[in-house]
Amino acid sequence: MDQSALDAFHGELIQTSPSLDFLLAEDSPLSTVDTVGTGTTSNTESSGPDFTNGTPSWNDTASLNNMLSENALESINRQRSQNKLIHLDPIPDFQDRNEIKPWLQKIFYPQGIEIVIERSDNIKVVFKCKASKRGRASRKQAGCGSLPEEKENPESPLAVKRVQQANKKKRSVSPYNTCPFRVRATYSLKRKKWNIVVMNNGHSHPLKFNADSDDYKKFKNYLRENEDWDAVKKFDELECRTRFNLPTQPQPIPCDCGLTQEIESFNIVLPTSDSLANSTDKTVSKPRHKSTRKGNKQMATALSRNSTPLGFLDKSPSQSARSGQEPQRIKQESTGAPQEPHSGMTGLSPMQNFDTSMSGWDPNTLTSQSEEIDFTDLFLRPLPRTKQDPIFEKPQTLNSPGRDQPWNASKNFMDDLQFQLAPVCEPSHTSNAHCILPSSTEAHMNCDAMDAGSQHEFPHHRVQQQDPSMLHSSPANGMLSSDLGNMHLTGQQMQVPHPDPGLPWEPQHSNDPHGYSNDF
Amino acid sequence: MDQSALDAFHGELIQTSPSLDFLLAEDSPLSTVDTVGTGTTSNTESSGPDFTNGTPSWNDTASLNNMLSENALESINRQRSQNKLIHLDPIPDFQDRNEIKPWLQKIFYPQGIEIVIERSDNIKVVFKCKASKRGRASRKQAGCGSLPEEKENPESPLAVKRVQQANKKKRSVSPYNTCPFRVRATYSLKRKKWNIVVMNNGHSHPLKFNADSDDYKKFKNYLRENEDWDAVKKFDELECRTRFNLPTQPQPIPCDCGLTQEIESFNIVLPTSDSLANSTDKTVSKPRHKSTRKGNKQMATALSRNSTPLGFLDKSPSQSARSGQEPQRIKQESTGAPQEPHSGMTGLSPMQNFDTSMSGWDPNTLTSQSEEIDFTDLFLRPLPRTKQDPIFEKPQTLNSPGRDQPWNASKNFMDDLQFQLAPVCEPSHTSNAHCILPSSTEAHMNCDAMDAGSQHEFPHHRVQQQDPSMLHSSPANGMLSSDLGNMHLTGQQMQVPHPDPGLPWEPQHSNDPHGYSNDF
DNA sequence: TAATGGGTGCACT
DNA sequence: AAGTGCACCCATT
Ligand SMILES: [Zn+2]
Ligand SMILES: [Zn+2]
Repeated sequence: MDQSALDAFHGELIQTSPSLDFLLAEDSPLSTVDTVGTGTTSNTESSGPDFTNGTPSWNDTASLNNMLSENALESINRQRSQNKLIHLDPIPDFQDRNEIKPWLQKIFYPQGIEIVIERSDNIKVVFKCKASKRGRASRKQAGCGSLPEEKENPESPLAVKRVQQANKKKRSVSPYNTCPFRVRATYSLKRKKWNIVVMNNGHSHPLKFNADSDDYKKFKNYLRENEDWDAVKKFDELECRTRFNLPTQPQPIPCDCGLTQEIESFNIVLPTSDSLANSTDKTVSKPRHKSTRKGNKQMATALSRNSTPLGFLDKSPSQSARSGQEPQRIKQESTGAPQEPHSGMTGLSPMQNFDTSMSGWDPNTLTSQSEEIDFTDLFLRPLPRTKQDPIFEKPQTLNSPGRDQPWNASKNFMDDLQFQLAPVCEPSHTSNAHCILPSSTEAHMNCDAMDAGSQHEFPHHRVQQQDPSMLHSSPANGMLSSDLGNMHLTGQQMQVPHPDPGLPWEPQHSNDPHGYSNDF
Repeated sequence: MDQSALDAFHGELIQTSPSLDFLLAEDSPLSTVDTVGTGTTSNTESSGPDFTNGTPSWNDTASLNNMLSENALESINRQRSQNKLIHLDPIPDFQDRNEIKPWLQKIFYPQGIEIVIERSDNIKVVFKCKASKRGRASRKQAGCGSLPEEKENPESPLAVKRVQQANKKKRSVSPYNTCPFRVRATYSLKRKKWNIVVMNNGHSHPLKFNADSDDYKKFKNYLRENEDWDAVKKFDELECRTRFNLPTQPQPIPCDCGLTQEIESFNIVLPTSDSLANSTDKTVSKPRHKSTRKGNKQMATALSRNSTPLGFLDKSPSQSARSGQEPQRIKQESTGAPQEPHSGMTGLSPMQNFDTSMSGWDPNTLTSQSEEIDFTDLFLRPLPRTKQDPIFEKPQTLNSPGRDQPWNASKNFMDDLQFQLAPVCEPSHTSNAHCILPSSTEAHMNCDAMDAGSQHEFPHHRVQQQDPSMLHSSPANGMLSSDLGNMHLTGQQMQVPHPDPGLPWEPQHSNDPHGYSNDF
């Protein structure tokens, strides 16, 4: 491929015409789906928010939070470049560092990434992929982290493990945590604000959403505790679809990452035999440095999060640059999502992409699709392939801050559907869901092996606090501002070519520090 | 050298004639004192307890604890074999795992080893050497852990660090924590008792007692909180002597360890250029497996530790085997301890050895001494070279369970001396001591840069609880039972040749589980 | 199971 | 991509 040409082109132009990213990304064929595990997987499932029919009317505090999550995810997906720093600029004005992880989890869980804290202190939190479980005997779904897939390295994790056992020799090292993906949150004392940067947006392992994860359950509980019903519902749906389509199948989306700076779109499986420098063969493009304005738009507004930690008073970012805001529908397009009853999730637009990619897409299928797709067209079309999106559009009663976001169209669908039809199923550790009475508003569409009353009983335990939005209001299309204002890449770092990813990250204080109206 | 011969001899016979250890150990010349840092340092400063004039009369709860510490240390020193498991059998009946670390600290701090928890849970606590601080700019005394001494390895810690700083290149790895030394405490649910095993009794770094360590301060505070005045005083003295003699000089006592199973006596500095397989040159002996009866003597007695966590009711271990109980005075002998006003410390016999080795001994001096010393003779003599030892013998008012332990002779000296003469000096982070009013009975002989009132003011703040032992009672010679009964090596593992140190340690349950009279 | 070993989240330093 | 002390885990036997 004329990668170099594309890369250069991409790197320079993407800022103004981000749609090129999709072209490049889609351009790469997918391959070695099962043999991977070593190559870095870049999940650019994307499908950014649609800008079609959103009307800014979100008023729930959690809504802004969710919107920002959506926007951040969109930014991340757009900037598939690995080894680049993706600065998420419009982010909630976290009052406590403990608020950061849940917010990031909203973004990354749908992508099949389970984040954990690598290090933290009062002014910094570094997240990474959760390590995989070595003894995969327990549950085959290792969630995120670097799975013990075989590596060409003689010391592949499992291999080492096996050898140890066999030889009875001492071997302490365990090369599992090799994924370079990092999310770095730093607190700027000057700006009195947290900044978040995604580093090494590629993974050395397949991505897999694991609803059975303990951490995920905690996360769900956190959402419930904070009455972030929109998010709860979205994840309920995500769980359902995940189980429904591909219960526990590790669908590796290997890509290269790290040093090679290869980029792969979410649906593209790179040949990636090596974790760092092998994906060049079939490869996609390497957007060297995307530039997206990092116009720093703060959530200057009030954080009523006191009662609901995640809540942020709606502040429509009068944000400037949102250079590459085109939604990345690629995945939707390429994945033959088995049967998604509804693709829209309240605040987590990429989820659609995720579960499609995670649950229903076949690498081969994707390959053909990814080969040639008119992304420009996709870019223009709100929700291509998202079947019911427009159909299920509903007026967001609450939490619908967004405006003109096409992908939000289907958001309400699940909300209503779930609350009206969905049984409350608690996923057991097995792939089968057990219908239980959730202590909160957890509603699952489960799914495979679902117990009987699936579609019937839906106890509203603990729904006391539920606001109307739960029933039929998730801020469908209004979640994001018209220009995705609340969040976009600040990409200063991106703009600067970082030959050495290992260079210490210069704390990126947004260029446009503070003070700008939020148009709520 | 006829190492192999010696080793074989030693390994086989040491069980019955532990004195051989000293011979072998002393046999190795010391060398490369400053250039070391890579070789494993085995601190066999030893000087086992003297069995001369001890009369068991300890009654303080903390006394038993201290006695056990003494005994354990003696056992550890005696079993210099690295890669061997030294099972400390008569140990306090810890009611909580948090009691273990302080008890071990009593043993290892005097040896210049600062332990930290590597891993712990309800049934296991694994201790290791505290990692050294890379940026030694802060304080040059890195205490324990692998000091950033230069290693022949191209990636010497400091070197790497420097390079990192200079090149601004990312280097995450830090080969500091390479010391194989471990102390493993496991709780036997069956026996309802904790067991402690010392593993890899050798170090890849010089040993250095650092009174300025934060952890050490915490430890001291812990002692005070528990009113373990004997221990407080002993450590006060240790601090004083350390500062007095060699304030902050890292006196490496390098030895090899780990795979080579080399053994070095405390004063012997091995050429140890390599951390794992180099000490064979001058070498000492490798006591393959010392057998000390592990007759399991429990502190069956009451633990009045409720108020004083460390306190254990006196239980004179009717312990059986104490196969190699000969005190290892080697250090005393070899070290030209500058001026130790008093060598005996209340409950921590090896301290004498330690501080002498740490503060006053010169490698060269030691070399000659270690070369040929009649350890048998030493063994017989209570406190050779410990100047005032016999002089300061005092009838242990409390805490003197031991009997016929020559090294205990001088214990009382410091107690009285300190409480009568010693100023209360709080060591600052610098090597200079600041005279302050301790909140507890902390008494320091400080020392260099000591403030005026040194010998005068001795506020007994918080001495309320002080029992008489504080004033002049530290169980001088009575700390250990006649046969070192309270503690000795259980050495089952030791008996078994462990060619591979990495082999999982067979859980050593003491042969003689419980119940034996304590002769108090 | 108890025992024994190790991985790793994560906040302290 | 701070290193590491520590504990919550898990795996194996
Ligand atoms: Zn990852
Ligand atoms: Zn050590």
